[in-house]
Amino acid sequence: MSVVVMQKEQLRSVIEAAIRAAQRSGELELSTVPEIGLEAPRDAGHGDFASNIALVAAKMARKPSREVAQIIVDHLTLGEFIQDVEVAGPGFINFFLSKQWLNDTVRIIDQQGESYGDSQLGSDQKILLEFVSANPVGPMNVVNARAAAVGDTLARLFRAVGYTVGTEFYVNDAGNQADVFARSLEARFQQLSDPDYPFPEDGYPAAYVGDLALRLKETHPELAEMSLEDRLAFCKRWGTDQMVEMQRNDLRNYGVEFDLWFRERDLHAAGALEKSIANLKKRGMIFEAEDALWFRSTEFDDDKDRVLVKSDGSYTYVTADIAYHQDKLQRGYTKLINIWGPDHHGYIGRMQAAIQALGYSKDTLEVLILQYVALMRHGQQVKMSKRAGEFITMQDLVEEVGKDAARFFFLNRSPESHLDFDLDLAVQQSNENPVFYVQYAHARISSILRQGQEMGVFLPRADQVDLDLLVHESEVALMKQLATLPDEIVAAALQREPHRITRYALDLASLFHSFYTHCHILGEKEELRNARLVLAASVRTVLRKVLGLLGVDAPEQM
RNA sequence: GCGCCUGUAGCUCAGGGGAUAGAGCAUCGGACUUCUAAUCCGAGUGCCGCAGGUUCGAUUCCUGCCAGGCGCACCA
Repeated sequence: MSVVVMQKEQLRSVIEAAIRAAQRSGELELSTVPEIGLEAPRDAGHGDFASNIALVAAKMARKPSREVAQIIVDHLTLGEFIQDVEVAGPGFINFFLSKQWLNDTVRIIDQQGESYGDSQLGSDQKILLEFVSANPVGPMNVVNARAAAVGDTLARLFRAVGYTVGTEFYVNDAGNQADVFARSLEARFQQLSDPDYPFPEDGYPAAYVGDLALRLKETHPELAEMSLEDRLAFCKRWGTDQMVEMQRNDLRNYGVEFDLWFRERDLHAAGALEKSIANLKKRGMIFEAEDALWFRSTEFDDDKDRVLVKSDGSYTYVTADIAYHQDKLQRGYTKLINIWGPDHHGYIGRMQAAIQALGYSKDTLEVLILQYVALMRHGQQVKMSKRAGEFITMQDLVEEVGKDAARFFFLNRSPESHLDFDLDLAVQQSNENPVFYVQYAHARISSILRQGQEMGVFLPRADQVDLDLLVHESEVALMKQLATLPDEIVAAALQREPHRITRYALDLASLFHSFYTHCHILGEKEELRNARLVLAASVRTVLRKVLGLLGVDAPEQM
């Protein structure tokens, strides 16, 4: 349990005791004791924690809220940990605590290191997080990059709160687009020996297909002798494999590695689609109409029923997806989370219908929809056109601004917000660039510790220093921020809001920079110096922790 | 027409049933003989899109409307 939660629990029991005492004395008439709300006020002048209990209880008590607050305060038994209490505003009760809990926080960080903030809340869940899943027919785009950052950090957050997590990239290597891609590659291959060989009308004109054809010619010249059918099949398999490798490599450079790259073609080969259909049929969810086989998804609130087998006998995309999700569940996952782009939101209904049709509850599948990314350069939106080949890929972006800036910028916005990505800002090495701001705080602390060592001053353990010496406003604010990390991690994980962590990192860095300006460390007398060294070190530990969650490097110097 | 997301300071965005609505940037003014000035300190800025409703209290929740972005295939 986090120190913050412990403080709240303690305060809650103190408040509850006061209410009961007031009830016994007849000053407060309440049929039940309402939920006692406690929060850390934004304004430090409002204490460490504030309760709105008097405002909530005022109506039931038939007394003005300020009066209720005063009655509760009069019956409070102040232990050692509460230094002061006040009634404020419309009836808030503000608690000012002794800073023991903040000292405890620093000691805990020293003990736990970068596992500080981890918990075991989610130990009973086994989550499968699927994200990116870009088609293996070309380079990834910037929404894929956003999805990769969000998905990867969510996975790290889930692990931090104790979930068992598997991350997967679903490779759609058996569908229509893979066929179009195979035909494009085959045509480019043939054109190397016969320039007049026709290129498919709907083919991919981009240059990378031609490059790929060149490599194909070098490594597999025997292809020229095969039948068209065999050649296409080879192009499909070999070509998508090449694309997968490229994507895997791009993602690795971006700090994202998946536990599993799941191939759609494996589902087909294993007969999984037929099995899923049979399963649905058994449950009475299938009907035939217009020469096609349909899934009665309207049974589960979908807008319309969906075709699984087209009139030409081929499968639709949903069919493979149903089989894939069934496979996930059969592997023992209790919660499936997919991160999709905004163009797929209309797809949620049919997949949740499928999950229910297979006998699972609707919320077994949770879909997070990301919104679009607009790249901004010189204050103007960068226009992209696939057709004209003007297209900034994920790799282009990472090469231009670096992994750290790209990830941080994507994670610095709530996932459902439309994102303006300022390319000029992302490459700036200045205070305007938030990722540098945070990294600089880490480098500064590292530098202090380094210089300390050079002059023979070593970092003491937290329990060897007098943390009560840390009383400066900026020190106390810093310690409070450190104390909130465990709760922030839990909130970010449970609410799927990784941007809470970038925010936290920025706030922590800001508080550190302020502390740094106001409080010197190495030049101070030994006792104070040591206490501040421990504080600075704990800030560094926490910065490492949060940057690690974000997948951003924590440089020792800049 | 139906659905999803968004609408908060000049700009980019947080926040969220409660106490004077926040941050960064931009603007203006300060701070380096001292551990990295890639920093800090200070100043101004708001019909929280509009209109109703619920509530002791709404910028936050609900409904309707307006505006912007994006979807609505026997494509993926």
